Amino acid sequence: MIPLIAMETSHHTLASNDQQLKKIIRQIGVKVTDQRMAILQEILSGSDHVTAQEVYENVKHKAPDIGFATVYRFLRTLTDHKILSEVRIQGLPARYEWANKNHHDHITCTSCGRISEFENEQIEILQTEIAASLGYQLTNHILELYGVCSDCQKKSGQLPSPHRIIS
Amino acid sequence: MIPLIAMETSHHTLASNDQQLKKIIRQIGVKVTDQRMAILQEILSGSDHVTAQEVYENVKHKAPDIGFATVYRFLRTLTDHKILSEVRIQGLPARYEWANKNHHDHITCTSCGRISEFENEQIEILQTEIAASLGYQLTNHILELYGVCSDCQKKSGQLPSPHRIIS
DNA sequence: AGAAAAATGAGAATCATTTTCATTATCAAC
DNA sequence: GTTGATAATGAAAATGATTCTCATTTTTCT
Repeated sequence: MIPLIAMETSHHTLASNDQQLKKIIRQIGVKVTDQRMAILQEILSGSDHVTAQEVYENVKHKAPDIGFATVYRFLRTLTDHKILSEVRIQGLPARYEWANKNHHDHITCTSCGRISEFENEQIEILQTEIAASLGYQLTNHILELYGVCSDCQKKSGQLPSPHRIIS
Repeated sequence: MIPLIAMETSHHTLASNDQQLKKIIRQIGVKVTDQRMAILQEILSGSDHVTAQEVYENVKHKAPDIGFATVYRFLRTLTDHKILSEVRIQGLPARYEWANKNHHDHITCTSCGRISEFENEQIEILQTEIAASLGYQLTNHILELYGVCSDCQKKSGQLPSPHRIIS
């Protein structure tokens, strides 16, 4: 579980957790609905780097009547308000993660699809310098590395990769 | 015009240019067709970083009967054979460029859409080191910077941006 | 020229995402 | 607590990029 914003009480009951989520929703100036609560709850407790479809399917277990339009809509709202950030890898569906983590980038295993995160200040500095040298004021960047993770390196020579990132 | 592969003759006539293109097509083991010639010609002489739609529209002027399936198909074939490489920026349509250029990355102006290229060996080295430290063997990467170009910085304070990269 | 194999184009299919719009839920004011 | 203006929802249609299907046409080899 990812600490979303600093907890106000030292004991996190389910109720206080709900209050947290409501606070986020109100913060962005929209109404609190069961669907929005469910979506936030899912992203909070589920795994990181989920797609809209994954959120939709997971939430549907708890609230079968939710529509995917609602999920897409709210994920968009959350990214617009910097609560979440979108990670777009190649032409694949967008994945979402909490935006209030430290800045970091991703490395994806081209064999098993596993995603690891890393931070590197040196690279950040270089990027700003490069942008400046071309006359640009840097506002954002995407750095996605692709490689073969240690597990898959060991497995190499066995069956062909089950997943291909780049079709 | 981008030098595609080293010219064999010192004077590039239209005919020898055609021969060049044919050679590329045959190299990848497919038949030479008017459509494929037109597509290659267009990419060779047109601007860099084109989308499949742009290639399709431009080629259609010369060869009105071409279908977009053919364009997409051949662009895919060319990227599969490393003649072209695909640049995917956010969720936008893929753009294509010659793969035999030196490796480089892109910086996109979020205001006017202008794309500049750069190379930085330091960043390449850091990427490999980071990947290794996480147990990955690096095979590929995407580095896309976003910022405001010098022209648009000057223009700031005027009209709102005509283009938005991220809708 | 003739035949086998590959390539084409039109349109349908797909996939992720967004929009539309009629119905339903929320919340601030009574 | 009821009410009502307003926003949110879900179903389905729309969109945009890309891929696939398949009947017809080209290419290339002989």
